[in-house]
Amino acid sequence: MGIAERKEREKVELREHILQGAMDVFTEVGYEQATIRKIAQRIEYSPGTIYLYFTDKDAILFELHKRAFGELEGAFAPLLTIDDPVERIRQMGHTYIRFALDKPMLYELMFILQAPMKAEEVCDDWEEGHRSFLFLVEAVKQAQQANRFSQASPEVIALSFWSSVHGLAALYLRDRFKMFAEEEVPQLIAGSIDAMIHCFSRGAD
Amino acid sequence: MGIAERKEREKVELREHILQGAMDVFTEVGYEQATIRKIAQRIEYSPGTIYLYFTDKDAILFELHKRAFGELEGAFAPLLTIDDPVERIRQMGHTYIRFALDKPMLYELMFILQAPMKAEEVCDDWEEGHRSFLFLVEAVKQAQQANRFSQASPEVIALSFWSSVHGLAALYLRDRFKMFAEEEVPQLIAGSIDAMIHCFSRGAD
Amino acid sequence: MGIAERKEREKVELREHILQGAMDVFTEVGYEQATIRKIAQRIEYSPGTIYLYFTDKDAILFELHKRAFGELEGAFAPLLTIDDPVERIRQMGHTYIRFALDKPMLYELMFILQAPMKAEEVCDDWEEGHRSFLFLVEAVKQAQQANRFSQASPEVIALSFWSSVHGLAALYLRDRFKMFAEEEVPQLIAGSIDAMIHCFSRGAD
Amino acid sequence: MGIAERKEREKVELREHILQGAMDVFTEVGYEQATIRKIAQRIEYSPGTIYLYFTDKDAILFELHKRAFGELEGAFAPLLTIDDPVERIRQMGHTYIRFALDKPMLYELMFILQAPMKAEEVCDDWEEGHRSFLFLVEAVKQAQQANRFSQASPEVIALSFWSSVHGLAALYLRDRFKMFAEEEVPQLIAGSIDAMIHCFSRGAD
DNA sequence: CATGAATGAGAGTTCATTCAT
DNA sequence: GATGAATGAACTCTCATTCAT
Repeated sequence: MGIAERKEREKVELREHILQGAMDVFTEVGYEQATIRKIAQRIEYSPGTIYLYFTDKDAILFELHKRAFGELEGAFAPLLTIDDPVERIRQMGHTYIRFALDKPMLYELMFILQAPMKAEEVCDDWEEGHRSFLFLVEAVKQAQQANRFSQASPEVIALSFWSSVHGLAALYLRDRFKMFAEEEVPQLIAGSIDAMIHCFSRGAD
Repeated sequence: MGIAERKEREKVELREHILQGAMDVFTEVGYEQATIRKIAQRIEYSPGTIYLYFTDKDAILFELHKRAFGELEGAFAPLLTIDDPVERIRQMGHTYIRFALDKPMLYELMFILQAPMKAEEVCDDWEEGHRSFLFLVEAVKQAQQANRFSQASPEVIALSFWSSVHGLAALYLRDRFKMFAEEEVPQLIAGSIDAMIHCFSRGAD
Repeated sequence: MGIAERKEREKVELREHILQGAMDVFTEVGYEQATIRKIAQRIEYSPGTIYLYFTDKDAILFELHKRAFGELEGAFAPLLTIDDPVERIRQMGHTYIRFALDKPMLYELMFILQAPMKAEEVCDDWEEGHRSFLFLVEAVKQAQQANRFSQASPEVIALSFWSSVHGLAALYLRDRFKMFAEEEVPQLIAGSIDAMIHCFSRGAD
Repeated sequence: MGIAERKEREKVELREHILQGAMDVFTEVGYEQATIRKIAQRIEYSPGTIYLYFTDKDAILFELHKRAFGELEGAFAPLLTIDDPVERIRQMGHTYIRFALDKPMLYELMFILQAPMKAEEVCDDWEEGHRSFLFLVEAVKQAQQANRFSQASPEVIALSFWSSVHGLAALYLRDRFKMFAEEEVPQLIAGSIDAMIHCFSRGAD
């Protein structure tokens, strides 16, 4: 059934196209100002068409949110080859920040915006977030086992580290770094991550 | 000029009244649902009147944002009596988080929402934020002088600490702590702050 | 306060204007097809303006529904001067039908459409309808007291009479009299009402 | 031509299938909410297919309307065995009402909704309605011949009776019996029908 | 100074219908 | 014959903002 296959493919492609368009619009005008109509206009389809692929605006949002985690995980994958567990965590921090700054709208969707957390799929358990967090906890445990890291609760350490890098990203994305010269910011952020690692990695306690 | 003075005073008072009403509405229904009309209704003036005192909705937002810093500074004031500089920083962290959780709307205005940062007054320099940050830097320097704290750049340490507590607050306020049991969250947050302090305060390096 | 009075008057007038426009649109395109936009267009105001005077579409509907009863009661008023109670009931029937045929949209609003019965004011008690019904019951009782009418339950008789004239009106308005030649219909309707009266008025039983 | 026959048969069957689905949807969600898509979904065909069998939504409506008369006539059939012509008419009234209350959607289609009367087939002559009416007229004539009924024009008597029972059904279905306690309504309706019969059947005049 | 009626633009969403395949 | 993706027009309703008074 060549025809059926092609149709199926086209359907998938249009879905992708919509998501891409939505992402573009989100990026350009922000979530608040992103409307179904703007998305439709951008991909040159009618607003109604979008509703053939997504039940509502939030469904698009949630799909993008889910994919964003895929991308982040993809960015984390190469770090698994780093042997030194402390260095691995350090690189996770830098990778995380780079992701946030390179793909700000994705990052907003994942960790800042309220809307995606209202999706039903996420109401009880936020699978994507949970998975990412456990990934970090695991890395911390390994560093602890290697006796290279603070022996405090690995969850607390992971939370400290995550909240710290998220804080850097969130403050930056929401324009709260005006007290720094713009050119210094990247170094300050990087320095801050390294300071954190340094802090947690000083021998056993 | 008694009359002119009285008029001036009345003008200031109405301005205050609008801000108070806006804050109330804002707190009750959240930023998305806060409309000029609701604010006007609450203070029993017409929508048009509000535009005599503020150029637009964002101007109100910005003003509230500024006030919010006053409140936070007020909450910080008692901490000045704490002699131990490390303990002082630790208490700053806890006070900051408590403020964020007790007055989430104010906190959003100060550190999360985009809108207030679009005000002209803030474009080049974000005075309020800067002042608060310097306050933290100062505390760090004192801890360093007392040889109780990491000797890394005080700006970097302050940034690490701030981003960390902001990260905790922001993740919590935007519902990203679904991976934790709700009753554990406060302890986790507190634990995370203390871990951070512990991390930076361990002797010279 | 001449100005305030004029403004008040203008407000009332626009409200009336909207209701008139709504009635026109209802009459022309029927309730289903009557939209806020069409009403707004007809009176040359913006759709939003209508919402300053009515909370929603149903509120307009309900207001018209209420007024329609006022009109019907006005049409009934002169009948009070008829001494003969049976003749009075007969005239009520004819007046009722005439009202239905002369002002079909009002009649639809009062007795056929579903929407107006969803208004909160009407959910428990449908005051207008109840009042009209009691008016008829009263007339029946007088005819019975004069020993001119069937001695069955006055409520049942009133219901029979009302349902009968409503049936005539409703079948006609919804185009169910195609089995009759159009020119005969008025006579048939009138004949039917008179037959009903004749039927109930034949002495005691 | 076995093939042609089979195709013809299949065509008829699908048509039936659509009508059945439409009736189901119609009954479940009501006229307002019944959409072509819902009908298509229910029978697991595409919306486009429906347009191969019916020119538009109203055509489906009209067809169902026609079928509904078949059902009503089926309900009337057993009454033919009743010998007493007056009792027969009385039972027709009760059967009619029962039909209206048991199958409100069918009843709406037959006697209340505007849409089905717009079909071309019905523009000049409404065959189904006409037939039913004549059936009633015939019954009246028999009652008159037996000297058991008012000798007024049988058409007028039939119209009175029909309009009366329709009025009861229509007022009830459109929620206009709020002035009665809900539990009394069935008795009131039944009483009203009997009163009507009583009224017309009292000897010659 | 203050009003508040009015607007225009736009929001998300739905639907009967069409038409290339 | 059947599909079903796509459309275009429409829906109700909301809001920040303006401006004649």
